[in-house]
Amino acid sequence: MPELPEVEILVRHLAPLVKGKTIRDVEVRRPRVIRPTAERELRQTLRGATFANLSRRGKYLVFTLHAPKRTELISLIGHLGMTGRMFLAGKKSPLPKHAAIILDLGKHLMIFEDTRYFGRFTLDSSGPAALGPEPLGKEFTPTYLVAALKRYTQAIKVKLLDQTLVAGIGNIYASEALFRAGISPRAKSNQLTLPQLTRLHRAIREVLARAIRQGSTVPLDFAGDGARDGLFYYGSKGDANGFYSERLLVYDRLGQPCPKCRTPIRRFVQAARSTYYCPACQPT
DNA sequence: CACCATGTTCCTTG
DNA sequence: CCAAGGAACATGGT
Repeated sequence: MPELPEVEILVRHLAPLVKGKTIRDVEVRRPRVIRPTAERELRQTLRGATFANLSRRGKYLVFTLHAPKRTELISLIGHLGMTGRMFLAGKKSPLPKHAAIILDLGKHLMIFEDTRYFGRFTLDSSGPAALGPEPLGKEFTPTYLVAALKRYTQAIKVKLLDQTLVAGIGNIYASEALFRAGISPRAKSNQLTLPQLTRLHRAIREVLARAIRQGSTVPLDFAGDGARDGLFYYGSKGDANGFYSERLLVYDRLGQPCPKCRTPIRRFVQAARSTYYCPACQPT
């Protein structure tokens, strides 16, 4: 469930549920997701620690905790990969098949499940440290975009997925932002004009902010039985009613009419990822 | 069986 | 140094 808006919604829901809670025990079912932290170290560090805060940086979740006998706060870094979820569950509810990490919080369990195990749950904070500016933050300006893209001939769609350029844009919102800005995904980064980059800057912020706003209206139930964080992310079950995909204008809409001009939406592959666009509204 | 999938990272080739 | 393409990771859906 992974781009910036989905992570932001998860953080908002999870933060009040974990703050002040103390980790009694840690079960590592999939050691690969904690890499490069060792299992022993994770358990020793987290046992007895209390959640102080939870925030987001790009697509990463950043938990901070107080540990007994330590002055500095500990940072615990989460990343959902392609299929990760985090939620609280009662101790009696059955564990999901792909539970990777289970934290015993006393009354509840906090579960990190991840079908494909591409996600992370680690003490290593080098991931978020390497990120570019937050797209919804003050540092992300049209001027920044101009300077950051100047040196690259790479296609803009590919460059938007570069987390060191801007943090948090993924494959879905990259296509959506370019459509809204009326820019071809094939356009070379260093050939975009100032008006184009101004539009792209605004489109990125709008697309992400709208998604967060709309995601905020979805009721999530983290602690109920059989609870999931469902309903919001692309392809989730609650999406049967089209809640999520309805507001995506081009992504996964191959052959469907463009919402602006009715030209059929096209798909092609860039950097091994699908790109969707309207050939009329986003001319090369 | 085939192809696709919200992400990241590594490797090769130019 | 950079760009582009591919594969890998691992599992499931259609």
